[in-house]
Amino acid sequence: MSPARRNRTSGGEPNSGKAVRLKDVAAHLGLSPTTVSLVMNRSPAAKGIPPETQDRVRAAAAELGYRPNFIARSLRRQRTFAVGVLLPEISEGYAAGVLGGIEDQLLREGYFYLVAGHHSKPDLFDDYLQLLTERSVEGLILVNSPIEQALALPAVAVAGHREIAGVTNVVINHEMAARLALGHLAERGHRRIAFFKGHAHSADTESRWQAIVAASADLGLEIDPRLTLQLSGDAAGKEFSPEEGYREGHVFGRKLLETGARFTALFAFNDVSAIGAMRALTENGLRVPDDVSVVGFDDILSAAFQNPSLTTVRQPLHEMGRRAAAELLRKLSASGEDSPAAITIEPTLVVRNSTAPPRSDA
Amino acid sequence: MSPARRNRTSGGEPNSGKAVRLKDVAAHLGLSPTTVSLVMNRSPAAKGIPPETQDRVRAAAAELGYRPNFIARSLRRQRTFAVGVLLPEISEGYAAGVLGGIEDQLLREGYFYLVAGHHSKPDLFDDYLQLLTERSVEGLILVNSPIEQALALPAVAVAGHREIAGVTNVVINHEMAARLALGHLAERGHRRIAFFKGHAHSADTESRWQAIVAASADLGLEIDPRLTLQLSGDAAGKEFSPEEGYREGHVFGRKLLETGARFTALFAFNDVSAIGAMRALTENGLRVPDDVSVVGFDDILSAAFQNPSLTTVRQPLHEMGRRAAAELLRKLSASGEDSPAAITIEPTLVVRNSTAPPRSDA
DNA sequence: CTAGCATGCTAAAACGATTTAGTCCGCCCC
DNA sequence: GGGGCGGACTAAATCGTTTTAGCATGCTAG
Repeated sequence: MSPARRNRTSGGEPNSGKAVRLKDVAAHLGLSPTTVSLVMNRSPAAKGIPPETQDRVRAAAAELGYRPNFIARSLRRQRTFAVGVLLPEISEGYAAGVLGGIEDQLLREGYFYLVAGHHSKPDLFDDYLQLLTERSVEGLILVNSPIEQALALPAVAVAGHREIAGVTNVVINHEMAARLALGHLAERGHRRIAFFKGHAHSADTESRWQAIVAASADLGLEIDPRLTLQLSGDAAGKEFSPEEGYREGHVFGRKLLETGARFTALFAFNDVSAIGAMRALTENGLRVPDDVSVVGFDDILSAAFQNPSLTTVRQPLHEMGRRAAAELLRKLSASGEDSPAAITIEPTLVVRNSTAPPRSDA
Repeated sequence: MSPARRNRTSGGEPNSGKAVRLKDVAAHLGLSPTTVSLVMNRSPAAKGIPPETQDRVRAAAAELGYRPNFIARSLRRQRTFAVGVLLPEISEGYAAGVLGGIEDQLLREGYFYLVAGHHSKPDLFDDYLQLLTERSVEGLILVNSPIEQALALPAVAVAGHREIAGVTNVVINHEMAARLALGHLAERGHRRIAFFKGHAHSADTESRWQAIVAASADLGLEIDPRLTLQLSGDAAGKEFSPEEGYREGHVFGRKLLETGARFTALFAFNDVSAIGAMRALTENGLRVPDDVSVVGFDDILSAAFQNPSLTTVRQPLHEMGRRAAAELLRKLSASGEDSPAAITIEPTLVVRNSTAPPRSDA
């Protein structure tokens, strides 16, 4: 039908109208494909080929516009230079941020990646894992994705749930995060601090809470159980909806007031719940930061746009993705048998306008 | 070295420890690879093979855990079932939203995609285009990416700049957007409306502005040039930084006040500039929406979290991505010679708390 | 009795590279 | 004069499929 369909080549015919193959370059030069391949790949075996010939080959390749076919090369070399990325949902801020870092690193190193969003459904996760494997990805990066069994491929997890043999976890330094946030508040004179704990099934909840307990002890702060609310979330998967996080923060902000217990600051589990709580507080006549200081976690984009803008612990998502990708590539290269079980990333505190010293009469 | 390296197979040897190949299944059954392939692919040519044999083949494949090698298949069939996506920066909200829709559609149809972020640098764009082509993607989706020349592959653009032969553009219905926003304001009694125009080099600026002019005429609204500010942005590439958009909105909000011209509403070019402007207005003693109503564009996540929450024209990013992907797949399938030059997507108005009737004395 | 035709398969050639194991030629040197 | 060697290449196998073009075999019909 179409002109491109009209190629009845067999052996090494001219093959016009289609992409130039190695064979075409070879024929053009009156050389064998082997020679051309050797030269183009700067193979060590090409040392026997005189420089003039090498130049001729490269000139011809350039002239004809030869581009090696990656698929054929992959088949032969058993390398695809591609990795798979599994995440709950690509358009969600956390994953998108991490993915940005992953991409930077991978493209820089000549790799591409295939992404699949499993929407926190275990069977979708399994399906995509299967599909990625069939596509011969060389390794996996799991973002915010729980895994149960060991994987057949080298893998790195970002915000992974549990420890799995052979999977390196990229995690935020929760101790540092807690010290930063609580230190900031304590420095300004806050003693009665309320907390939102994360959802029970979220990866970071437990370690973050332990870090908070430890940091509080260090700073001589007491944790009042009445001021400690555990975000409930809904069924799995819903935890990633910002709207819901916001609503929850709103509800829990109100709950905090209803306890009647006094507090001058709130350290929320994440920015969206912090934002919801800020709204609840102001709606109830409290001013942020004059009456209550609020610290979030993540530094999502809207944190800076709040009124007041939100002081928060920033997770360097891009950096986390970058490190995850770098570590995976290290695992893929021959050298790395000795892969660490965890890579710790340091958070930073972004001080904005939602925190201030407590009023002297508070 | 490693046990996996120890496969000196030639012909059809057992091949233990490695992935099961078609050949292995065939050998296991005492049949030829041809037969197994025909059966596994439910090829029409398999009608000559009796059902019992077919069952035997499928049973053996299942038992041995046979998974076809996608690379080999791609090479032979000259199909990769992969498309390339080019965008400025993956972690940015607009692109991430669109990408979510692209993914949904592609994975549903058995495709994967390779993404590359060119950071608005033309040479990076060209490089990645080249790399994607080498990887034999079957088509391209361009998100917010200017193209100059025609492309060698079937392509669909989302928020594409100009019209290129053969490239279908997925665009928002700007007329509808203008009618929704201005109608909403006019209905509530606003007559003096200020505007932020987009950056000169942004794709949507011109068509959106024309739509605004048309809708204003229809509604009997006059456009005051003093109240029409063109966002300047910086060099190419910077237009995508939300921080800058915000800062610009902030500056321009103040400028608007300095003109001395009276206005009761502002229709911003996007949400971030609307948010910046809201901040500037409140800082100058004006209340939103009591003194000035503000309408944004995009409905980014933080729009809902503002105080007051932002009324805005929502671009259904997910839907736009989905449609783009669907159209590309249609182009790829034999049927579609008749591809439209544009696909128009309908925006919706999300009414929140940044708009209200003007004060009667305004 | 045999041409013809299903039926149930298979051999072998692609796809476009990489890589192992040579080949051929000329020259040197004893 | 011939063994050895280095230089410049190349033939052919291979990666794991798909697909075209047949090949036996047995039955039926004329």
